Amino acid sequence: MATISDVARAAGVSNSTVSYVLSGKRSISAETRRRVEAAIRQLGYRPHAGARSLASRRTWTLALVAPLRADVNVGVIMKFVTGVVTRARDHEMDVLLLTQDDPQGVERAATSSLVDALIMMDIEADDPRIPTLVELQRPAVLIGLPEDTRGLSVVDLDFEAAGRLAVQHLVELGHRRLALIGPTPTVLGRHTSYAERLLRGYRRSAEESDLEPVVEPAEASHVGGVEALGRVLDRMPDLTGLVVHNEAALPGVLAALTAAGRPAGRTVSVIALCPADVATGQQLPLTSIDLPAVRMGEIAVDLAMARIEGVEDPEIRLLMPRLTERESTFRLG
Amino acid sequence: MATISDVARAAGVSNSTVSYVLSGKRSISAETRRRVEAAIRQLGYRPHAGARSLASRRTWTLALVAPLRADVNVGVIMKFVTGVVTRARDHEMDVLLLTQDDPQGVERAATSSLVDALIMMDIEADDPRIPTLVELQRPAVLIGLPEDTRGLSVVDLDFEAAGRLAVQHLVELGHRRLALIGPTPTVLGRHTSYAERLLRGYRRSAEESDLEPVVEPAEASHVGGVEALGRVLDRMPDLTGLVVHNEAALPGVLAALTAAGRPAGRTVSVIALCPADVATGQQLPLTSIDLPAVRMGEIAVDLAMARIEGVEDPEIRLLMPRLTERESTFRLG
DNA sequence: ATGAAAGCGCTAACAG
DNA sequence: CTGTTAGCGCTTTCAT
Repeated sequence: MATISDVARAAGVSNSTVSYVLSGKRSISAETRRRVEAAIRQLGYRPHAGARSLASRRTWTLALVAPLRADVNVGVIMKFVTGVVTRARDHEMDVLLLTQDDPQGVERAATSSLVDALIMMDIEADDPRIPTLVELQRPAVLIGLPEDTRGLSVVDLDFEAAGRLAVQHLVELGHRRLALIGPTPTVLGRHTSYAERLLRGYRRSAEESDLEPVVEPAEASHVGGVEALGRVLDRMPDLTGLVVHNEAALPGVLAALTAAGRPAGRTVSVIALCPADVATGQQLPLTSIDLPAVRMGEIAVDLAMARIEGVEDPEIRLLMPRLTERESTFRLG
Repeated sequence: MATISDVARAAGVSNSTVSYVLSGKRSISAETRRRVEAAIRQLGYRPHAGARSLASRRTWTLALVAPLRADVNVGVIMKFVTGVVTRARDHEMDVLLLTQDDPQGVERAATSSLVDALIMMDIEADDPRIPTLVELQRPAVLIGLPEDTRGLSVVDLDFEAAGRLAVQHLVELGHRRLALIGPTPTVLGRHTSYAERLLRGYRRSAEESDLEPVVEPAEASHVGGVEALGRVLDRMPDLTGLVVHNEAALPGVLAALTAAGRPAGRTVSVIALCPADVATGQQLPLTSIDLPAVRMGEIAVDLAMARIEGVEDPEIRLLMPRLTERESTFRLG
């Protein structure tokens, strides 16, 4: 491996000059730059990451704390991760992957100068990891809004607004017998932030319109969807409007609707809360509120970079939910 | 952040002594060790990762090259990743996440001393990334067996044997009208290694038993499964044995079988090739050949560590497929 | 516009 | 069993 000294020698300049053409932190004559760049190319020189981080106190890597358990929505997680990794590369950063069930991992990564900032996903309303995160004194970004952000940056969909939006849209279409099929009991039991906020928005909006707020969790599977719809129809046989926030159960819900002789888009209006490609990938293209997971991952990185570069204050970014009408909703009567 | 010198001073020893109690590379008196460890704890000392890697030429991190596209089986990918990350932690290694669509990424990580070894997933039969990988002169492990391993370590399920095993098992149960519902056309079109080997094993074994080797790809969705089964029944209306290697299409296939009046386990024997929890999580617990994804991720790390420590030669580890009988298969006649 | 040189924090000879 | 010290390869003052 060539070092910076090798390059300097080959180009007939000093080490610092090489360093500066690389960083652009001081002006370099065209001729010198040309020679240095040629030497770099010719020697295949790459700065040694460790040496760089030692001298500059920047690691150029981001830690991503991801839930790799099976009970979360794997597809959505993957989209977050995709957004984070690709946007990190735009900033010339790399991504270190930490898992949630390695609680010391976060501390280790931060205090051993492995990373410049941390991004944490799957945040619970009262997440026990947040105090630890705050103590680390490193830039940190949450994907998911906790009750108390403790001065950390946050990006999330405004799930409460999403719950309201879904109800309002169904009400405007003339529906008054509504239900919500939501995340798994486990997710709810963990007080996962997004789930609680969605439900809150949904319930409040329903109550404001004098509607009975029926909510059923569903296991994250086809069968889970079938069973949840069964329970919903038991409680509310005259159902005409349905909100579903559970990717894995979605196909089951739709199949069960059809099986019950009440196909989506004909006798029941269905609004899904999920990534757009999931909504369009069902048998029937679904009216949906988009969960822009890739975009959220990207924003998380941007927020982290702003904190690293020290210019910006911590920031809470709640994305406005957007509803796209497709074929699963209709005007009643 | 406390440095090693701070610890040394606090414990009244030299820097090297601190370093050696940490690495265990030379013997330390009980008393000294106690004092050093106390100082470390008290100061909350963590070695600076960059300084360490600069001095020791070891980064204690592994690069994981993962496909983050949507068209791969997200669930299985996640299991590989889980296995890799958790096993890496057992070796006190961290994991740097690279994506496949960042082709320079691999080279960058390797040549800038970011990582000690690389693990690459989703290998194609004639994968264009392999020559590049070989040139890097760094330990590398493939999850997936290419045609030419070029001296790299490999872990994979023996998919060819899995194809044979499935056919043999069905034949032993008295089935002679068999079909295979496989991965998506895209995956097949990319000449993904595992897909081709599974098909080869399946076809050869079928031919040896004088059976017509019917193979249908399926899109990775419920509908994809329904449609694929439709095509299979068109070609082979008297089907009694079915092998399915497509997690996402599995529920659709099962539903369509029931809809066609030929429920799995009653008139058609179904063998799934998938992680065990997927097989047991269907309506009917499926007889399956396990895809031990977490385990494969773990083995990949072990192979990488063996190469890093320089003791072992590159190694190809093909896992023997194991079939578990559950309720979707039965003896014919 | 460029160079010299002092670290950054750690490891691993070498010396005892 | 422990200490001294020379780097590892880079960034960044301080000089010029």
